[in-house]
Amino acid sequence: MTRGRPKSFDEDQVLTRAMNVFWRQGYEATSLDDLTAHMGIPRQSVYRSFTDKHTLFLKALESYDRRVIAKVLETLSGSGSAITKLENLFSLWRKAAKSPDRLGCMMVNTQTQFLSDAGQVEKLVKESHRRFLGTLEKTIIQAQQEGDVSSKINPKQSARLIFATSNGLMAMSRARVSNAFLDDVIDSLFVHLRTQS
Amino acid sequence: MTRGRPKSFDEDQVLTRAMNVFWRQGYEATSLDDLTAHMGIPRQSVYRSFTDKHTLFLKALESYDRRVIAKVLETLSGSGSAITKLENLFSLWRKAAKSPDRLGCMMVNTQTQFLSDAGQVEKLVKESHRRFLGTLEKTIIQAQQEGDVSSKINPKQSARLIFATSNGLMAMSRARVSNAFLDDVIDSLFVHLRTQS
DNA sequence: TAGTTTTTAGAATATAGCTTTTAAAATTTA
DNA sequence: TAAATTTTAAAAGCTATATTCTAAAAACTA
Repeated sequence: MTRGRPKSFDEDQVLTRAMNVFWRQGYEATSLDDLTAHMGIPRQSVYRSFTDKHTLFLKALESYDRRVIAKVLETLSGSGSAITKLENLFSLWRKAAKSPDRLGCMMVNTQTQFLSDAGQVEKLVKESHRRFLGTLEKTIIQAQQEGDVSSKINPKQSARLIFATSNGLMAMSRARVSNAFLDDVIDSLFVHLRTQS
Repeated sequence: MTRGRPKSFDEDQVLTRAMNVFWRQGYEATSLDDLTAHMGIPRQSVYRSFTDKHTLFLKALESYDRRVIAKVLETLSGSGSAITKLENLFSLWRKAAKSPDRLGCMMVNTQTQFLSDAGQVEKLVKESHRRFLGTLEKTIIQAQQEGDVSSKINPKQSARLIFATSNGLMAMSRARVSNAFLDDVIDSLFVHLRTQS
């Protein structure tokens, strides 16, 4: 069976580039010219590989979940004390929020954007929430078992607070508030976990 | 001096309507047809009264700050104990987040949107932050003086945590998470203020 | 090398969007 | 009523955008 000329680009690599443009500008504000320019491939290749703009966005968001968020969640996996892993997660958020680009979080940005066909996007967002909250809750329970977090804390509720606050942190980062602000918020999350309620 | 035909609509009223469309859909996803339809005035009147789409958005955001956010901040003014006023604020956030529309907060939505000419918008957003955080901090200090909040809490830091978390709450509301989730987050803010750290 | 398939490049299409123009209608003041 | 001015309504202009088409170039398999 003949195969013909192979494509000259790595599909995952150009998808990552598309992800970065959408992350920065959002869906509507990103044109196909923006995309082809940053992806470095001809217009026709975009359509052949990713069907259309909407599908490309969906795949880019998937890629964000699979790459960026998964990497964040890795801080909570593996061995080590749970409280240390949580502190690593907070440090990572701190660094991300204070990075010069101030892109925030693509998932948070997407949540606050209007998408006329929101069905698949909403499903993906909720799935990402579910995974993050579940992992967070499990780690808090582990930290309680290890005696580093008060057993009086409700793990699910605490996970929800921490997650919602991280969402706000990313929204504030995008608004280019001071680093001191972002530090204070993260510091408060540390205190929350360390405090007996 | 002759005056000519007067305009047949109330400028503040149609601006409020424009605000609601932008609030729901964001800047880019809102067309001038959307705007004229919801404002109920002809296209030409939009341009005569509000210059262009970008200026209209800016005035709509101003209107949001002046009407919606100011109303929220009113809960922290007037007489009454500070802790009660804070609880009223939280209740208001709880209700807003759980309202069926799930519009979130227009200011938060705007923060996470890309606006090529972001200068004036960013200025307005930051001014709104400044006012909210200042009021929040003053109220926390008052609550400390009244013995309802531990003096060990840093008022500025606490205001920042509460504000960032409310931003996250609105982002999550927009993502249509469960009411239980939103309740848990607000409950945690109550606990935060009531807890000795 | 020949044949085949795919990629590429650029033009073409069609639509949607923001803004401006034009002329008629409305309503004020004198 | 007459003059002046503003509003309205519809059309036109122009740009930007998403998508498709066409033909040539590239690179694979046999």
